[in-house]
Amino acid sequence: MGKAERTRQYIIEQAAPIFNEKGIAGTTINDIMQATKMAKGGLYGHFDSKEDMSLAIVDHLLAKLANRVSSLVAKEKTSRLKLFALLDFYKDPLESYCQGGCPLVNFGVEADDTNPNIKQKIGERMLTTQKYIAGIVKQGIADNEFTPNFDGDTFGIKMFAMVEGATIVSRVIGDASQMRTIISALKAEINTYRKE
Amino acid sequence: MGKAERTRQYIIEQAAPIFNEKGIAGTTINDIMQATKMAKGGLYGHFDSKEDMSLAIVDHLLAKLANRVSSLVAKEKTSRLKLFALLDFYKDPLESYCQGGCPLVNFGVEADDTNPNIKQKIGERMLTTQKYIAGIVKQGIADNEFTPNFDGDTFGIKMFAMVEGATIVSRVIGDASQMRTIISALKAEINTYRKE
DNA sequence: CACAAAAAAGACCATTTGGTCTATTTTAGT
DNA sequence: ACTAAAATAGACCAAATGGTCTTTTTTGTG
Repeated sequence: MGKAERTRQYIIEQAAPIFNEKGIAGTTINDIMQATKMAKGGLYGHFDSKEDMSLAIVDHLLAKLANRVSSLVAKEKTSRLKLFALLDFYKDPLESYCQGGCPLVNFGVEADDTNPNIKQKIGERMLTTQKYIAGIVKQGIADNEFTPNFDGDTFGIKMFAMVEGATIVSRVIGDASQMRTIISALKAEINTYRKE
Repeated sequence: MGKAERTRQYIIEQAAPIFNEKGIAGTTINDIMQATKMAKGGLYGHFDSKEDMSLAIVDHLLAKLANRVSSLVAKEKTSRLKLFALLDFYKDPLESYCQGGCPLVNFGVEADDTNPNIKQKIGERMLTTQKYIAGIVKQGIADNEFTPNFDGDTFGIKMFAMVEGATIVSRVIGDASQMRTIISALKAEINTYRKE
């Protein structure tokens, strides 16, 4: 990794929490200059525009999210525990893996009326996340861990919506207790389909 | 209502969908000038600042939402049907009562890291909405319509999170079908607690 | 209808915005 | 260590931003 690539990565890492917190429209190049302690020329050597930069940051945050989740899930042996691990990952929305909360929510909400590019990216990731959950459920059924009436696709949609909804509520009211309620409810529902 | 008040209301009505779509940071005074066909001086005669204006617009949208919901719910006789009416209100997130989707989500997500004033407003409204749902459930139990094991508080939290989460997903992927799935699931859950 | 008060227009302003360009510094291969 | 190439700084720019102020227009009431 040459210097350029390294610096680019450094900028992305410093800028990501800012974009995630203040949004794309709410973030200025000046903010990024401060955060990176770099001058404008330095920044624009690595990105064509603010737009280009925000794109890179969305990609980075989505990749980071996917890595965290999949490594956490991979640690678990059973489908049930994989789902539990996934849920626990979201346990504290006020102290998530990136300042500002879930980027799927943040960029999804901002982009849906303003940035088709990012909107598409986020949309695709939402769908794959739901399918990922559904896949775990289906694997669980195949492994005789869950009863076959556990509808993975529906559960993926439900679980994702609940967790993202609870993320917003928890962050806005500044209290993670609702998220805990939601996670408990989802775990209870999962246990419902547990075999033997 | 004098001319001033009328004009102020007119501005709010024209500006609301723009703020709701583009966010506060993403909306410029110029946008509002275009939408209202008014000059800057005209606008600033009714609002001290853009901040002041956005505050008024949040209030307006929250009031509008509350009115719609409560009038819709009031039409129904039973608690079960009240809950169904509330759910149906959210049926199509792509064509909601205000362009840009649910303002609780939009302003909640934007404000949570940037605007304590609005954050607080939205947070309070989220809580009262959940309590509102819980109240309907409790009334249903009191009326012998639901079994007493229907936990209204938990359901209020769940239903709100699911609907808001599904709102985001549906808008980002540009398809209301997930919202329909969520609403069906919630209606099924409600029916679970139905008596006789 | 007159006319004072209220409302609106739009020129004006300082600041900030995203972005460019050249001069300078740093890097890395020989 | 030398040097060509790559990376960075920061002055500079035009456009856009939120906001003000005076002039003009509109309003509504005696």
